[in-house]
Amino acid sequence: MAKAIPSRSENYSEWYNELIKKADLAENSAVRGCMVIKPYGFSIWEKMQRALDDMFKETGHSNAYFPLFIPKSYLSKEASHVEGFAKECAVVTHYRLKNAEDGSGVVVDPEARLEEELIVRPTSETVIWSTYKNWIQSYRDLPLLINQWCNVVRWEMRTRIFLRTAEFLWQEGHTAHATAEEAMDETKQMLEVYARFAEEWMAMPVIRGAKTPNERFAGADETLCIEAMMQDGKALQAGTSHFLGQNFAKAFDVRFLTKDNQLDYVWGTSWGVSTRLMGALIMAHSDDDGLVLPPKLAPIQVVIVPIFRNDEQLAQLTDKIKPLMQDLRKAGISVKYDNSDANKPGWKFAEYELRGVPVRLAMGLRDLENNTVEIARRDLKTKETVSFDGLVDHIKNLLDDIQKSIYARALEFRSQNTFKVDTYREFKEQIEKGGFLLAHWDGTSETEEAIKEETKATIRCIPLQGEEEEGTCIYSGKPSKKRVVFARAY
RNA sequence: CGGGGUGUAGCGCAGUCCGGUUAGCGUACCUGGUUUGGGACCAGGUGGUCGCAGGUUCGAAUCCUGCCACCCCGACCA
Repeated sequence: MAKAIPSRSENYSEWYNELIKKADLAENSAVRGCMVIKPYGFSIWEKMQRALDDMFKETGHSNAYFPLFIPKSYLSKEASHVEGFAKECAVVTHYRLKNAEDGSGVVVDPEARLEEELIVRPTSETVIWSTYKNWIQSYRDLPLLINQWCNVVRWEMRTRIFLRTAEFLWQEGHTAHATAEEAMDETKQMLEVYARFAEEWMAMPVIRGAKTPNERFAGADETLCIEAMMQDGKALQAGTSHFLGQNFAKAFDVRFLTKDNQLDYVWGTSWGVSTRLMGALIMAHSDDDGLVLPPKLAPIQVVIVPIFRNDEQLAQLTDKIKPLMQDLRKAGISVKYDNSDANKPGWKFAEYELRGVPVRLAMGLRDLENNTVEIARRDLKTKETVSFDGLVDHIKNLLDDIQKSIYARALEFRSQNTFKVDTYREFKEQIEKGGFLLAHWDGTSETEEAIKEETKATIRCIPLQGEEEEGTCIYSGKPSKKRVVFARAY
């Protein structure tokens, strides 16, 4: 069999890039750092959107839309926020083109300079809070629970398709609350939504944690995150939820009257996940034969490949398969029947494996005689011949099993690659091999920076569920009460 | 933004050092036939501004200059 993509062990990043191309997920565009998401890739993103959006609605949020352009002056209102984003903002300076005098094409019309330059949103806190100022007067207007699905632009130096692109798609939730406690509860609640989505839909185990001040979102008092481990042992931040305190309320003067008629600033949160999740999904499960998708997010859950010699045989098979397809669809299973004669069965098998279709049925005349079908699962690459009767239930169970099984496999991989280390020497040795290192840290930025400088590992998070444990910092020897998660990260 | 590499048909590549007929191979695609339970075979055919823009030359994929894109490694970041 011809090898479609490089293996993970040969060259992990090339494997990742080739997989994305060959599985028809996305491609690079004419603009540096921007990607074209192809129909197959986009339909996975749509499934993610649907699941997340339902969860946002269940927790009381509504969708809205805020503009792409932000007046430059807005960005300078919250000091640490500007500092965090200033270096990666795209700026609109003109609003008109004209034909070049020498006929060489169009040029920017120098006459058409904008009074105030516009920033292409890197995130929408500033426009949204300037709007919330008008929406919020009293405690009766709170909580305000809004989400938007949109694109944002961050002018990154070095891009990688899905993981870090100059333009990406995401959702950003922005909420306002009467009390700090309520805002903090919201921050935690949305982190839990993300964690549940990652585990139940993406079949990707995550660590829930808090960021250190160094790694925190610019403008937040606290950033919570979910961190996942990729198959090369590197960490990937898959979602963040921020407690904004009153920072943006103060910057944009968003105040409300309390029940006892006092004027107070509101408390804010923001939270987001992006098309980066596509990268996470790919790197969490896929193998050297291509994509491996969890059934819950697979655009096609079952593909049926007929094996035939002529039109008459195909017609016979189709007669048998059509009712099966109807039954599968009735059971809520998405199914594709590939009856084209452009390619041989073997070609189709390889192609659907590349695209990560969880279950494949193959059916030929032999099966027709025996009332059987060959059923293959993508994750384990095993196949068996089963009876045609009761097939829908069998497939239903199989899909559930695949969903659970790839989660279990990812969890197993993570525990195999998570290590408690107690000395800096051990730390430096282990970090070269990848994985998560659980180590004591003295809580200072200096230590964090020094370790990053020397080992390229960062503190991914301070785990929320981690148990208290007396120890000493691996770097400074100072006392510590809890282990934190170190790793090299995407 | 620094260091290295690559850009030639949809995809993967040879040719570039040392300039010279009509730019080649594999694959994909089209037509016909034989095939079809793990990426089929035979025959014929379509498809190229050789990344872009200048320059040198009788002549440029090949030499020179500038630019662009992508990949790998750094700095920065989700």
